[in-house]
Amino acid sequence: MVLNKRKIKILEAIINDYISTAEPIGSRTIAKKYNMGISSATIRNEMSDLEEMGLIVQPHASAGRVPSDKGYRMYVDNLLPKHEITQDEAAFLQQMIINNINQVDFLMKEIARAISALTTYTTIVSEPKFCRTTIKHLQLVPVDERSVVLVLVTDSNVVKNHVVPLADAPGYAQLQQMTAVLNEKVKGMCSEDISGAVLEDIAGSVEQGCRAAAACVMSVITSVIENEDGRQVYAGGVKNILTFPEFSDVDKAHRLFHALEERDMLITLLNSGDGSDDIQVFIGAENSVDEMKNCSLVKAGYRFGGRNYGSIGVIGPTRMNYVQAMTILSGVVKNINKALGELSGG
Amino acid sequence: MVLNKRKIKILEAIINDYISTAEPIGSRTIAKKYNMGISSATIRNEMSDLEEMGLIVQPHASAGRVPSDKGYRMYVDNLLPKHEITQDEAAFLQQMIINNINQVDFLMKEIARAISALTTYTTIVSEPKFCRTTIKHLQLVPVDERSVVLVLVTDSNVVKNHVVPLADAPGYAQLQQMTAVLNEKVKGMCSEDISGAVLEDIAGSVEQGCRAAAACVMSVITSVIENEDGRQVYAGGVKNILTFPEFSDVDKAHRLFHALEERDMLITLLNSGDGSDDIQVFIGAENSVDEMKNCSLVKAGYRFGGRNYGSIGVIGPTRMNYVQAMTILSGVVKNINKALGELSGG
DNA sequence: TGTTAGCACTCTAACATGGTGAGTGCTAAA
DNA sequence: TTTAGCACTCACCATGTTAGAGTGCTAACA
Repeated sequence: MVLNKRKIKILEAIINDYISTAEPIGSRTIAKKYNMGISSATIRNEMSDLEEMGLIVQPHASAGRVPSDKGYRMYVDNLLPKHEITQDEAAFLQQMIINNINQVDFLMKEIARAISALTTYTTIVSEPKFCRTTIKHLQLVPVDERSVVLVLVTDSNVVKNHVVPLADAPGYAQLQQMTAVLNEKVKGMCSEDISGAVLEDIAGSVEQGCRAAAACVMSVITSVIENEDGRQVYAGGVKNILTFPEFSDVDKAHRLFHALEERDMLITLLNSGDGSDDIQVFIGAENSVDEMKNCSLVKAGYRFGGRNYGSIGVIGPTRMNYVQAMTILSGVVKNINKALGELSGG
Repeated sequence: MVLNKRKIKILEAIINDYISTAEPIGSRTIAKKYNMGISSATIRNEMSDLEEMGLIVQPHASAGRVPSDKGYRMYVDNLLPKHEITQDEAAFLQQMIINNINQVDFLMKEIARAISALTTYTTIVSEPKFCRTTIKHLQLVPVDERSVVLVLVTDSNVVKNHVVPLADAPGYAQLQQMTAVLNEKVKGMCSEDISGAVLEDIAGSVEQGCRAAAACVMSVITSVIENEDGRQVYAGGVKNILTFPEFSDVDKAHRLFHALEERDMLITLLNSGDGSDDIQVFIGAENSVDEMKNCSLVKAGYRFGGRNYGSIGVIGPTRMNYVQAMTILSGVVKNINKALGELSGG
């Protein structure tokens, strides 16, 4: 069976209507609302074909039709109207990014919040990966005799605090010296660069009395930049879920809330797809995560120095407004890439 | 009318039953379940009295009785069984506090999470007040030419990062010198101590070329420690709300969620009462905040150096398990006060 | 005087019933 | 190929009915 122009028009009508009303839509309603010059009976025949093709489904015998995952897939792949982000939105996003490009970890939280506010969906973001970044500066700040705050600033302007308990109790002058040595030895390095030789070099360069302390600090540094455990993942606008009739059952909402608090789940979602900065869409059951099978994910990676660095995803019900989500997300990613590009270029 | 022993026993039965079942309870059920040697008819008479006294109410004519705010108030003030925190819980909380006493800001988040997990309610906490704390150490860490991270460590071990945009572009050596000057001049000071004279003193002590930068940093420092805007308030276990039948209506849940994201609302709640480290309970309509009139708040302040420093509150439906919430909260506050006491003493 | 059994009454929740409207599929005619 | 017409299905709503839980009142009892 071939998907001719008329079938497409009807499919679009069904999807657009369902996106805004969340109610199944019938042939008569289409005939009245979108006057496309054919009767409801003809539409009925076409709809029967669309159902046979798996693009729409009927919740029950005498109800209207609802788009299926496959229908949304067709819509997203082929029927998406091009839509530009509004001037206001663009200006707002750009300003936010420029204002906060010197604190990228904070910026990512703001972005999650802003996208959620603009779309009324939930937004998840991951901080830039540590394993591909280099250390721009580090500093030890005393807290008490036996612990310091390690402050790390990366080339992508992510600032990280870690309180490090020390094996011995170096004085302030010794901390200063350690900071100087560590800065000199580790600056500009990324995780792969920090080898056993580097560690020995550092041990040899700090004062005798605080080698144990330096070892403590170095072990935290390596653990932070080697594995991604230190990388934060944020979810913004989680409560928006409660506004969708899909989640009027508190139990369903609770399950999704629970899932959105699981870091591993968010990481899985943000790692799905090819990680490019193209917009990718995962519809309903296409998502690897169980709790998400009634939701869709619109995601894109952002880049720094030519490599994928982190991801942003918008989560909504499968009947979400894909055009809006994709438009805003693409605007955000474009701006971030530009701002981060200037950072690595300059 | 006098609240004799038998009335009290019946009131307790009603409250305890309602706390665990959330269903109105009738005279026959009480007679059967709690065999107190009197018939349902007698209980009926007593319940009629209790209603007249305003301690219980009937949702509708042929339903059982439900405790009123006044009933809970009576229960909380006079009838509360003494209950000790379990050994396991005590050990767990104590360990968590000891482990994180060198990063009190992080600790407060952990506490919110832990209390929510133990009680299944929502927990809100406020970080220690800045205006009563002194600066133990500060450090400037370069981010790019025109911005630095200001790291503040207070005597109560709260670590704060603030990115400060600078009016000029000091070099690394100049930043070091500024850090040294600022540390020397501001260490041990609290907000009231930082006067115009101190600021002038600092301006005179830093190198000519970075006076503007120093002014930028000082303005951030004073704004952070003077007003409480810098103080964080966290809510943990917000999603627990969805487990209570009181919030099976998504709309109600959504409104409360919304309120719990409003910083001002949380501050208002945490500032209610006398701010002592005694446990205080606000039941239903006793709360100043509208969205909380179906909820109760169990709160206590924690102390440092003999002064009130911040607060912790547990939020649940009015039929919450007050004994459990009060027991756990009092255990937490006791431990925090002890740990912070050692901090200020040592 | 306090307690209890008994009874009439009230109200909700649950279930059954029937009508309405939205929707479908099928068929025959244009 | 399109359309009008028709029979049919099903959710939804209003209505009616019943069962059950609960109450208040009264009269009898200890």
